[in-house]
Amino acid sequence: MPDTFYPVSRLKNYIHLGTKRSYSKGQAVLLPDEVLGKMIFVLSGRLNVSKITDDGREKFVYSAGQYCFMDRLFTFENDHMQIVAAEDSQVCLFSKEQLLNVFAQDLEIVIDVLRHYDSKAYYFLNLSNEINLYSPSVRLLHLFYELCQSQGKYNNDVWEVEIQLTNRKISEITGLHFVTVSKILGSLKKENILRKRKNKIIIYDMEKLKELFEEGIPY
DNA sequence: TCATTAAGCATCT
DNA sequence: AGATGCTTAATGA
Repeated sequence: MPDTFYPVSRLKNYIHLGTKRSYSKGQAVLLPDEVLGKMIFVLSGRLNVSKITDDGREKFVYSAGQYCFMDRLFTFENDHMQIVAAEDSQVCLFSKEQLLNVFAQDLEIVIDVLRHYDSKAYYFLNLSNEINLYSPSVRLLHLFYELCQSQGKYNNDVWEVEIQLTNRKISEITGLHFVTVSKILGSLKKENILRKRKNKIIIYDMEKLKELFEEGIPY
């Protein structure tokens, strides 16, 4: 899941060394091409990181929950990244100097920061692999499969994954259109393979789900 | 295969 | 009542 990645909770002990800011839902934390020169650390709430494409469309990249950080210390040319508060959120900004100060007090944080970067890099490496290997609709099935593997619970003959996931979110992650996501979910429901509820995903037929990886899915 | 658009329904706040 | 989310259908690339 492109969500928070490895949370650097240790950093919360040093927020007095940074600058606290609050954002209300919908407010922009970082405008496209804005030069901030600071690291953004999420204390509470949730921020959405997205990229603005050349033709002006917004492409979701990942969402940042508690203790996630977004590095805006360095700027890349035309990276067109945008960060918007998905909920009322509190963040803490650290400049390079402030960050060095934190590191000087607690070297373990450097390791946590590395781990955070590692999990981010690992996710996007896998994502590019997925995109090369599978079609969008198969990626959708894969997402459900992976979710089940990583956090599914087996009871009463079915697998249950407790997660709040809207169709729109799924479409952002997989790159499918949200209408297409809806249609695939509809056909999966009809085939009694999988069903998505508000707070959880129930998988009735794991074998069939796996089978569909190879064949693709008609909908 | 998948995206786009539009329209209608359901549910939540 | 308005916002948000889901579904279906038509059409086009």
